[in-house]
Amino acid sequence: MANVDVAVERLAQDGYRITGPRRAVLRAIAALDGPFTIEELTAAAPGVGRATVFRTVKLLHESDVVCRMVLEDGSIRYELARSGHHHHLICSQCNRVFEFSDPAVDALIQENAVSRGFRLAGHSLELYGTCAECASRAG
Amino acid sequence: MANVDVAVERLAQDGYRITGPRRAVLRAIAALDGPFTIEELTAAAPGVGRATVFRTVKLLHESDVVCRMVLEDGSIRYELARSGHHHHLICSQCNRVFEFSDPAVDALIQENAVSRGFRLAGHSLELYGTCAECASRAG
DNA sequence: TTTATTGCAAACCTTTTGCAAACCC
DNA sequence: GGGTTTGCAAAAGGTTTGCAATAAA
Repeated sequence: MANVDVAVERLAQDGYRITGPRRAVLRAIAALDGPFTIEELTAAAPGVGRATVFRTVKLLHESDVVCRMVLEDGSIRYELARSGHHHHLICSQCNRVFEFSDPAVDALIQENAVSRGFRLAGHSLELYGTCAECASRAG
Repeated sequence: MANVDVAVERLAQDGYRITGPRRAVLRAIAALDGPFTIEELTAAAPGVGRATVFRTVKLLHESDVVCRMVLEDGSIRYELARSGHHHHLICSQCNRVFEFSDPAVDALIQENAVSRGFRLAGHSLELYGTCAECASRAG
């Protein structure tokens, strides 16, 4: 998986060692192919200790290899940050997460921050609702 | 505090009983006058058991009396939902939270959802950065 | 070789739950 | 009076940490 290689390279550049467990976690993330919990990731990376999964995900998050999202119920999920900055559409029915990005939204956000003298470092935007598929199925 | 009365009324309308501990929690929230953690709220409502504070805040959240926000480090804070729907500017330096609302942002968000066949139920937008005061002080 | 990393288990912290007593309506 | 709510203490999650052994550079 190209994603894995890119991530490995980024870690190496940040001065981290490329270890077996870290490779395994990255491969598991790529294989999961979507948002995951630590729980799921641990299950998908057999042989890697739970603590190491936590440590690796924290490290990947700090290196911007994965991003974190908060679901409506407050639970945390992570996801491979494949497409740079983006936002999430989270379906409350099927729990799938769709990404989107919109420069116009980002610009407006920036504008709001600046007009209040706020120096913006980042932002998170999560939309909750029902995806097209679930909406058509459930009414 | 008028806010307390409004909240009491909302709870009563939802069929909940207005008890001493619930009043005490609401008074504490009003007194804190800003975002708070469960920890802080428990300290501000002496005599009320921790479990009751948790239960009351959950209930207030479901009744839209308080709203929840997630800080950049993943920690949770609550806040009296005084001004209807709004977003947050969270200062990473002093941890203060500023509210703002912008119909243009909301409209764009709605548009993004609709154009993807998504039925929007809600959204959360948090901006992280440095507030004007901290920026001028720290450079 | 040297230092970072791992795994395990224990510690931690936050939140939830069971249940008898207390309380509101 | 009768169903809710409370407080306590215990349990349950989820995450972090100490440390000796291991592996990367």
